[in-house]
Amino acid sequence: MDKRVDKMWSQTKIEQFQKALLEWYDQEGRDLPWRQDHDPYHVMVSEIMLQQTQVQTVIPYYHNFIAKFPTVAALAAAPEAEVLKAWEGLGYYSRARNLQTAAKQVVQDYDGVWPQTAAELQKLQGIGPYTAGAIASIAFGEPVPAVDGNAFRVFARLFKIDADIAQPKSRGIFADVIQQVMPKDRPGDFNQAIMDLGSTYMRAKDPDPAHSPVAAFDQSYLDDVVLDYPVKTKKAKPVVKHYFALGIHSEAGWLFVQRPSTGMLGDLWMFPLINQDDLPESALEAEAIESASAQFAEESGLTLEFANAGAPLVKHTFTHQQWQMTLLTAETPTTTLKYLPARWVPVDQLDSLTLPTVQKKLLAALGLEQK
DNA sequence: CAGGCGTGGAG
DNA sequence: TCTCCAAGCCT
Repeated sequence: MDKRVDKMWSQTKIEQFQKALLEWYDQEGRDLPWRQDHDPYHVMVSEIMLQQTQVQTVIPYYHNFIAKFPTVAALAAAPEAEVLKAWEGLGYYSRARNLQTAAKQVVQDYDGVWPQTAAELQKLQGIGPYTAGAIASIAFGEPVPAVDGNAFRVFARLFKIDADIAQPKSRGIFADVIQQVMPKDRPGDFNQAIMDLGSTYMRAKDPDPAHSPVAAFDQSYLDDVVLDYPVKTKKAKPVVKHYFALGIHSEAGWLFVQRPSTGMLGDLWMFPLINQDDLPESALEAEAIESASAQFAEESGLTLEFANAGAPLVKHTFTHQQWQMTLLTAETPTTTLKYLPARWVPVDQLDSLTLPTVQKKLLAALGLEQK
């Protein structure tokens, strides 16, 4: 029985809440790079970067990205490889490709004139209900909620809403409440104030509700049950996968292959990987690996060795998977590429490719980290 | 709808 | 070392 909110505030209380929140925001709101103006392009880039990513991580990426792609037209016209390079290390790489697709949509489908409502903005690739609400309210003043993790947490506590925020159907409950309490004349500031509140006094860990500017409106605080909210079911643990990672070297450099556009680390470059869990039980020795590696270079018969005279296990944990990789190396006399997309890359040009963090760990295990 | 999709920081 | 994240979206 996920009940709706049983005690909505009076109009008077709503106005008092708005006043307390916005006066605090005007005084104490964070001065962030993307708050210099309300340019929809700036708002879009920052909001996409901020998805599942902390503010302090985003700031340097944002500066670099805007410097490199100053306008929506510049982003639309850029080579995809440059966009991915600007995203390197930020994670969730489909965001970068979707962001460029959205830029192309604005330029081509809308002739460079931004759609100005959340409903229209949500048609852009990579822009869902939250981001559409954020852009529409901040850049265009549309009175629509922007329901992100902060808004879920803040309003779950304010109203003691016990709907599970991990379930998509809960979004509407929160959106309805927010719609009722947001001021129609400052929707963008209101949504941003909620985010600031959710990252300070009403943060997930170690909150300080007593000193919140809206403490008097916080029912979870008044009832001393703050940490019971929001209600959120837990995610599954990462599945462990075992790989052989092949460091194949020639006079032309190291062999890299580009990952498929769909799925994990799409379009990024890595050493060839062989899924150890797929190999027959009897084939865990170098012979099996060698035969599998032949698909990546013209010449088979490579002699693979455990890197660094051992069996280094490189570990990397993603949201849903943990990779445990045994790093093997081989020297080959040929520089022919049998299957594309693949490239030989000299050590001094490693930074010309977009490499995921897991690949950087493999390079580090070979003593080849850059910078 | 449930599951896939990265990373670095904090406790 | 381990857990849980932090301004979600796509299929």
